[in-house]
Amino acid sequence: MNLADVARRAGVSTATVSRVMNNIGVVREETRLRVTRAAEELRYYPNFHARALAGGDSRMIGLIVSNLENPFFLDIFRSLEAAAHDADYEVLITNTGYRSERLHALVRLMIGRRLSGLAVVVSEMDEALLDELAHHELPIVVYDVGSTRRGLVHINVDYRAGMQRLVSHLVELGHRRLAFVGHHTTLGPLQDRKETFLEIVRQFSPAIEYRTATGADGFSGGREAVRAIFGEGFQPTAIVCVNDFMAAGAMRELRALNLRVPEDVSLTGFDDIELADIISPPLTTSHIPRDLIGRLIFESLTSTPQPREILLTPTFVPRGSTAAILQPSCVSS
Amino acid sequence: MNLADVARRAGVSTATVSRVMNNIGVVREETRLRVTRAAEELRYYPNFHARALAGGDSRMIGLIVSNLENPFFLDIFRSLEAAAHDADYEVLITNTGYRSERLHALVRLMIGRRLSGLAVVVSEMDEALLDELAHHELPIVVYDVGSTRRGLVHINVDYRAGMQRLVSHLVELGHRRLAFVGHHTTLGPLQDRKETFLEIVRQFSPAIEYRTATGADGFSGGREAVRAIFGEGFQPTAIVCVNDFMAAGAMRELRALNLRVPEDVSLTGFDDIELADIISPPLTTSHIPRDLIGRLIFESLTSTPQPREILLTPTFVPRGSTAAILQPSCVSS
DNA sequence: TTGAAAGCGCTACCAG
DNA sequence: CTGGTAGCGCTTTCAA
Repeated sequence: MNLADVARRAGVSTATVSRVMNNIGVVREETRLRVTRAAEELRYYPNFHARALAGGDSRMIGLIVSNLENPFFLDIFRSLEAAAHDADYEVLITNTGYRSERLHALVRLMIGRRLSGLAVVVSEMDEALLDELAHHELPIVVYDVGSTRRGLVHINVDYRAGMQRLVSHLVELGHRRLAFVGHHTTLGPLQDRKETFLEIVRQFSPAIEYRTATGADGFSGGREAVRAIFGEGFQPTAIVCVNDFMAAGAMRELRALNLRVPEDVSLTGFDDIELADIISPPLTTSHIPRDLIGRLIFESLTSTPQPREILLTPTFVPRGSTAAILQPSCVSS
Repeated sequence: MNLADVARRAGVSTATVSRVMNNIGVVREETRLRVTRAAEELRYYPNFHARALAGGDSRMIGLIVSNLENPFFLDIFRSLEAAAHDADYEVLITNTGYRSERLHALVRLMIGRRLSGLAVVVSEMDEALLDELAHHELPIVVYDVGSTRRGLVHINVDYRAGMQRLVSHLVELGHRRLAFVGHHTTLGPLQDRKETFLEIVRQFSPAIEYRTATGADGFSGGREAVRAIFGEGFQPTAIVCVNDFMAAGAMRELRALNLRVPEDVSLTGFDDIELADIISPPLTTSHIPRDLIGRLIFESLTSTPQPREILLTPTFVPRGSTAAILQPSCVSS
């Protein structure tokens, strides 16, 4: 069931069928009708591979993310997809699960597909792969990746600023025993959040005590990290989480430990995903503009020339999960 | 940068390069080495489209879902992907957003890709499309779709049973004023949940009062539906939600209305997504085995012959969001 | 063990 | 306005 079959049935050439199928060039109305009818009768579906092979442009944009379950990535996908559809592109989304070998395989697969553009929004990028990407003619944009490369568009977020705001918020509320809940992933700018936390907190040392713990990106990772912190006897009055997704798990575990948020422990996240405002209490966090990111990705991929590097600033979003520390004097009195 | 380039550089024919790239046939070790080296030096990436065109099988499975944001669908994807990867398949996931025209476009796109199999896990399927799907040689499995078709594998869940369990649970707890929060989507078996709710509740009529409301699948849809119910002056003591995702939003709105769960209002969901046990209080729900579904999809798509229709039964999962009704006498005394 | 060449289904260009 | 046809890059016989 191919172009030739349709052509034969309609009594025209394959060239004409191609014109009709693509709404390209001029075709007499009657001929067009005959062709469309033949195509329908034969239940003809154009072969995408042949089309891409012959034509060149696949009008597809690839998106590689670390963790589809984390709504943060999904939000970027949605925004990118919306922009893409408006311009008659499709977007192909894939997921590495933070596994480096998957990332390599997916990059290979994506490039093999001859896409119109590729967006890599992952935390596990390594320098070698970055070099390799930079060597391609295919337009590529990377999010949240350390060192810049010519030929690549970089979109980054100023995590330091966001983190700083969050931690000073807690310090101002009187918190002196803090904990940080991070990713297992130790690569790339995700570490920025942790390192910024450590930097600030150490400035106040030894007035401020702190601990860190890690878990997989997800609810259960957040829970485990919190369990680890309290399991070792440390009793923070505030916990800073690397993102909202893990913070939701952390909050759940605090409840399991019979600790109230924010009365006993304050909690912060990062990203400002929709869930942050659904859980109870709603999460104090730092907003990253995913909508904007998705749109910027699309623009960078399709229009040229583009800026080499884009830096976005997160916004502080105070909600109910943080509160001033209850002075021991108040409690014991 | 293609096969011919590599062949030239390695001083062999394209046929040999092809053999090396696919680990197929016999090639002298020395030749193989020369070819792989040439491919690396040239940063050669095989063109997927050409390969699919020439070879036939793309070793790709397509998955079309209604709403990627709903973790229910994502869980199926993960499970399907795991099974697929084990057998060296990739899975292509796409999202309709409950829009029927997107579904049609995506089916077209998927079939045009000459996939090895297609899974359609949507609620907005219509009979015409179902007929069309049934006419393809491509293996297809559909989830949660009403009338069966020969040539298609159907995977269904006994929603009636799940719903019945949930509602009788509430009735046994003494609830007599119930509300149902459903989808905008009125198509297909999602209605099963609502209709089953209505059936049961009407059996008790007029002892039991009820109302229904709808919203989009998501947190905000759940919130709006709850707002609508109370906005009209109806004061249910229990709310049954079509799924957990919306139930999480519903719970959030109840809190905004200063109603406690479960003390003032009991709440149930459906699906048993991970989030159901993260929100506070954790959600009483009905478990649908997504892991099993993903695996069944893969098996149905790749092995043959398969059963025509598979029916799964959900499991009742009682948690903290439901409780016995507080008798007015108790409250006022 | 390797090479030559015939497609796979479609687009795009050049004629008519 | 329509047809003929040369590729696109790869796999796969069939010979050598």
